[in-house]
Amino acid sequence: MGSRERREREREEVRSKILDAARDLFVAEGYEAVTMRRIADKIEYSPTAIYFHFRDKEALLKELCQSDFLALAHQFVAIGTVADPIEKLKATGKAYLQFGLDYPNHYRLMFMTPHPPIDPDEVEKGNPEEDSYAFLKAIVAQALAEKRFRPEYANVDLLAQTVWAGVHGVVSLQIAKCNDDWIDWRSIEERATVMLDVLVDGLAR
Amino acid sequence: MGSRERREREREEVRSKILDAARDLFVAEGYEAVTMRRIADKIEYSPTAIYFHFRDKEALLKELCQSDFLALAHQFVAIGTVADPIEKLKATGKAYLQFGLDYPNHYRLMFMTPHPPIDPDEVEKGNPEEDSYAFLKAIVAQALAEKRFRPEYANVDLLAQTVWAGVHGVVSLQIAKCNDDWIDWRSIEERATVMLDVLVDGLAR
DNA sequence: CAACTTAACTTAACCTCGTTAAGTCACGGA
DNA sequence: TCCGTGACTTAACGAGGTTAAGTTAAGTTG
Repeated sequence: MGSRERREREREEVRSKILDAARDLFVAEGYEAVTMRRIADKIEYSPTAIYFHFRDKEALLKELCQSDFLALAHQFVAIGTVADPIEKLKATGKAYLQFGLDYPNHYRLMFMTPHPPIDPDEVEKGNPEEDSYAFLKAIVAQALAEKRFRPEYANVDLLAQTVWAGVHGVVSLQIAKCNDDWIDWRSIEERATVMLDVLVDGLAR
Repeated sequence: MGSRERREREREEVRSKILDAARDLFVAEGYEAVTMRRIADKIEYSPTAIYFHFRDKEALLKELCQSDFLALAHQFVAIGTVADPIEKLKATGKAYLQFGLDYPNHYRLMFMTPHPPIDPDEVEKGNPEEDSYAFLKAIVAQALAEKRFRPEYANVDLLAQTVWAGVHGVVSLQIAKCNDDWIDWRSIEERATVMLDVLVDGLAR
């Protein structure tokens, strides 16, 4: 008589209400500035209700991060059409940059904040973060197969990590330091373009 | 008759005791994990005594950060002997990397954490952070003067910011993500070397 | 020298926050 | 009808940043 299913559906509904509220607040103000009480207020439940659905504040964060990694991977999918691996690498970098600029608070939690190491149990194949990294690696592998990189750079991980670090450097400095007035920042677009051009073309032959 | 000076000296002594204790704890455990009460315990004062010397916890942090920027600038001084600007740029990058690896908790606060914009009043010329950035810019300017860079990259700030972002990307990913087991990290030395080689040589003609 | 002021604290407390303990209450099944 | 369980709520704890209200010792003034 479907009542069990209805209960489950209702439970799931509250759960995603919590997630949505938390996401909104985290995005707007950052993890530390948001309190469980305000998340609860926003959905008109008591603070303790959240604990019925999530173990603690960090569990909320982790769940959001995971879907953010998925969102990032989705942004990458649109790039699938670019054939040339070098151009594809640059386009991926641009998409990554855009993601960081669109969701700086997410980005901070995903890539700029140390987290306790994850339980190996929870890390399964196909998990969102690895998907994004695997996406990057696939492009690099393709470029390697087509002998587009200089022969001294033949390691997929090394190449992927270098490109990643370069773009991440631009994005994360922007997020952390965009208010430092005494540095004459060039525009973020220019910085990103130069980084990608120099790095990718420098790796290529 | 010197009693005023003695008082001032004593005051300064307590002040730096607080700073030293805070530094030790911050370095060992990170800003958020350290409480005012534990800093106070360590120097055998009451927690409120700290507030007589610093406005709040963040003021402590800010003061420490400022002397850390100075420390970073000091690390750079040792590089002054390298004559070739391209090599000097790489050596500066290596020193920056080393600083980040030696003091990851400092590094996080200095370069990975957004801070409220600083009062223009407090920003005076010769301030430590600008010194480090100015150091970098001076090398870039020297290389530019010697026409060592490709003609399309002629802006000092842009070049400095690109090199900075590259090394920062390597350092900060290391600090934030070194526990992510599913990424097959290449060694930090290798990643840093490739980044600097590709970036600096790529910018050079 | 005695009264007063002030600098440098301390003790007690406030308030916010994450989290938990102990109900409460409606609903579905025996 | 009564029971039990799932989905909450209210109350409270304990930690942490910070503040209010003393306290005390040194220095200053009449």
